Amino acid sequence: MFSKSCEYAIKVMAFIAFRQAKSKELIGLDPISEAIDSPKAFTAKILQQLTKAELLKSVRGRTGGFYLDQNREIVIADIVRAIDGSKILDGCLLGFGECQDENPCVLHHQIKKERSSLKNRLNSTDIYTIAKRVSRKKAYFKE
Amino acid sequence: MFSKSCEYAIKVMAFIAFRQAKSKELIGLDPISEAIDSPKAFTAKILQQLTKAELLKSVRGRTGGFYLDQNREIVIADIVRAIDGSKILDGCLLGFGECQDENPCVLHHQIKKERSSLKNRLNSTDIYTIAKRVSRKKAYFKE
DNA sequence: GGATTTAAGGATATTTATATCTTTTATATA
DNA sequence: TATATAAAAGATATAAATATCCTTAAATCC
Ligand code: FES
Ligand code: FES
Repeated sequence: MFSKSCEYAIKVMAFIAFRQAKSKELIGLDPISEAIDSPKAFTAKILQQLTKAELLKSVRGRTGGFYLDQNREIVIADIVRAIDGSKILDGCLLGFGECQDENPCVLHHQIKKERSSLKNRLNSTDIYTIAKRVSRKKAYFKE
Repeated sequence: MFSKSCEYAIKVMAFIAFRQAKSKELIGLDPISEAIDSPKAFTAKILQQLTKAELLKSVRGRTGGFYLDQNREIVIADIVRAIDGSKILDGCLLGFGECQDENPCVLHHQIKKERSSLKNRLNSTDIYTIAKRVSRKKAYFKE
């Protein structure tokens, strides 16, 4: 469903939210990719994308690293849109440009409701909620 | 969500079901790829896969073509499994091998219900139901 | 100021998905 | 039996996603 990049991105954001709940220190690439079990160089690129999309802040140099702007609420859908684009949430499942009720594809009517509730869920789940579940050992970053 | 191959496959199956409701004649590659607006050579490969997976029957030679075994009910999930594999329906969204309640990923709890109802829907929608919608001009194969 | 650390940026490599082309095999019909 | 037709099978080609590597820029520490 999501691209590999997007999978990593969701884990990255959830992990940083989780870590910042405990300590305000910046977090570097190494501990991040270690924690979510992702290839380091590739994860660096994703961190870059997230920073460019302003979902994440970064500081260069010796004591540098990544952190979240605590004031801002970030939901899963924000991350998905930043990495995979909006097509995955709003586009037609069978490749028609946009998913809409006029000129619907053969799957449209069948999965419309289910898709919409999935989308709503991604739009309403923020990363701090997820971070709390991790703290309570109800969710994990790697197998 | 689905691969391009899978998108075409769903359309192929729905189209053949639709055509067979009107006439029992075999249908060839050309009218199929024309109807669903897909690249011909690539569509041939998908038809091959569907035939190997026994979702579709084929006849070679002069009056050859493709047809469906009318006795058998085929649901969208069958097609998805044949082309994209079961990972897309049963695997973890964030790349854990399997989606299950022990050792859940950070998205698991959030989207479990929504995903499950989507899966149920794909498991219960058969291609003849879709074909009927097409007949009533409530769904289309191409934009 | 020079050395060290860390993210950003750019270039490249590898793998997978998408797509096409050519040859072979099966079937019907003239 | 020869010919035409259509799917199967195999070989390539192209594009996109995934992944790594190397250099540059910013910040800290000595
Ligand atoms: S038009 Fe295809 S999913 Fe809505
Ligand atoms: S374990 Fe990841 S979606 Fe269920």
